[in-house]
Amino acid sequence: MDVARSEVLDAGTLVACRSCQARHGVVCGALSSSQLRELGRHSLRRTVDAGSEIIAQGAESSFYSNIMRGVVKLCKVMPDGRQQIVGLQFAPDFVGRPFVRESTLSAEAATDAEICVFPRNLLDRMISEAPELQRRLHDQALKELDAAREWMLTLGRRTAGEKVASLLYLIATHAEPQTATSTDFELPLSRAEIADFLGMTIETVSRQMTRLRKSGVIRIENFRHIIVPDMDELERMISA
Amino acid sequence: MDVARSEVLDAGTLVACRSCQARHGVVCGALSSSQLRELGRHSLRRTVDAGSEIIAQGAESSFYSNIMRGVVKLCKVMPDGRQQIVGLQFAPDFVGRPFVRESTLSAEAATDAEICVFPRNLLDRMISEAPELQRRLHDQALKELDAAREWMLTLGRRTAGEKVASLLYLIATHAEPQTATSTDFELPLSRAEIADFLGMTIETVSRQMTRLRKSGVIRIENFRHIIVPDMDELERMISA
DNA sequence: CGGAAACTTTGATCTGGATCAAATCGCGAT
DNA sequence: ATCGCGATTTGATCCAGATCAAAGTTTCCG
Repeated sequence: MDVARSEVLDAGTLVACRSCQARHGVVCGALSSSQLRELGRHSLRRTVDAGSEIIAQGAESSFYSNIMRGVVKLCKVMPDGRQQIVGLQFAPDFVGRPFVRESTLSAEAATDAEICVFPRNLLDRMISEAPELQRRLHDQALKELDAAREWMLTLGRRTAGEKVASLLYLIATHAEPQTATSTDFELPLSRAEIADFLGMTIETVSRQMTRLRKSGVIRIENFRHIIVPDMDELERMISA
Repeated sequence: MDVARSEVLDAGTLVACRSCQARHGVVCGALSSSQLRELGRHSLRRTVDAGSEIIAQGAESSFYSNIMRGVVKLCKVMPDGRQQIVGLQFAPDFVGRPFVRESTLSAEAATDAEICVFPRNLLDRMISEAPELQRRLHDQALKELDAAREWMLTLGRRTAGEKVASLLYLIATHAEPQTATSTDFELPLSRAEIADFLGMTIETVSRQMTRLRKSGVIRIENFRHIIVPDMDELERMISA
């Protein structure tokens, strides 16, 4: 294949991809330039407001997405309304469930977000054609599995205080703007969402947050902005 | 390749594989006959007693296994001894963590079991050579991920009674000898293990089991043998 | 067969986190 | 500015499940 020529031909469609945060992410990083071009032609950038649903639980979904910006929460709800967040995904993660059309969970933007949406059929075909893509998706699935199991430990065996510290630690670790000295970040989740992640109530979440604040492990500005003067100290609150 | 000839050559090594419960499982079902022969040559059947460890948490593991018979539990323990079972695997599941040598959890035989052990290096090579194998392992990983998330909901949001019912339902559903009429099975887990799976204490597990027994949803014979006269009734106890 | 250890059940009490109930804060709209 | 509403914090009380403490059961070994 003539690389220079395809560069020229691609110029129109590739502009968006070239500067894309997910260009070297799980999906796009595994594609040949012609595959990338094809996917680019059929994909669509979409901004989603915080709180709006990307995939509904129980629905058939005909598309996958890449997260370009923002945080997406994966939720399960029971018929009586009890709900549990079962995963958080950050840019440039892939969102979707290969091999199964019906979603067993809902995906919802936790913050204002930007996603790149592309058709399920097309990616499914590419998965079967590109072993490297399969491998990367397999790898992401295994990482999500590790994370899910870590959260099973947190949900089953940690105290309320440890749970909150674990979540703050997780977010501090994944949040995008890693400043050098003291870690500080914008919480992508409301107190209610934190409660739904940790299997507790908003009141308990709030009490544990003020406990951490009063003990000097964190500072809180405007509810959502968290400052962690010493990450080791926060890590110690998890006790594992 | 001459099929007839390879059959003859294989006769010695393939005997074990030919009658194997996992012959069409995740791993072996995806292999060509020559790959199967090679894997067979380097694999080893091993019986493991209930309670003995297959992989230690934090250890480097140089092998994978297939479960031939029995139940394997995946555990995480915290430095202070609290522990959580994060997965149960049944024959003919694959056990191991592709792409990462160090195990973040331990795998232990819950019942007396039989496993087929083979070298990591060899399977890793086959994974990169056989897209179908990658696909099947990817698929198993996604199923385990679905299961882990279902358990996150159980751990975070269900009551003690619902948790026990959920576990009995899971085991009844996966246990091998599915009789036609009333479902009955041998519990692969002790009360202590059930407690470690559900994030509760043995006393609470015991009380919930007797509650289910007294309400007629289950019958218990000899602690470990469970009879479920009506699975729908059990399912209703889960309330989702 | 006896007896001890391990497992399970049952009972009594305690407590961490839930629930119920107000304040308080921040923010957008009038 | 100030009103009003949703989000958060704080306080008071309650309760599901933990903890503490004994009994049974079963198994298995001498």
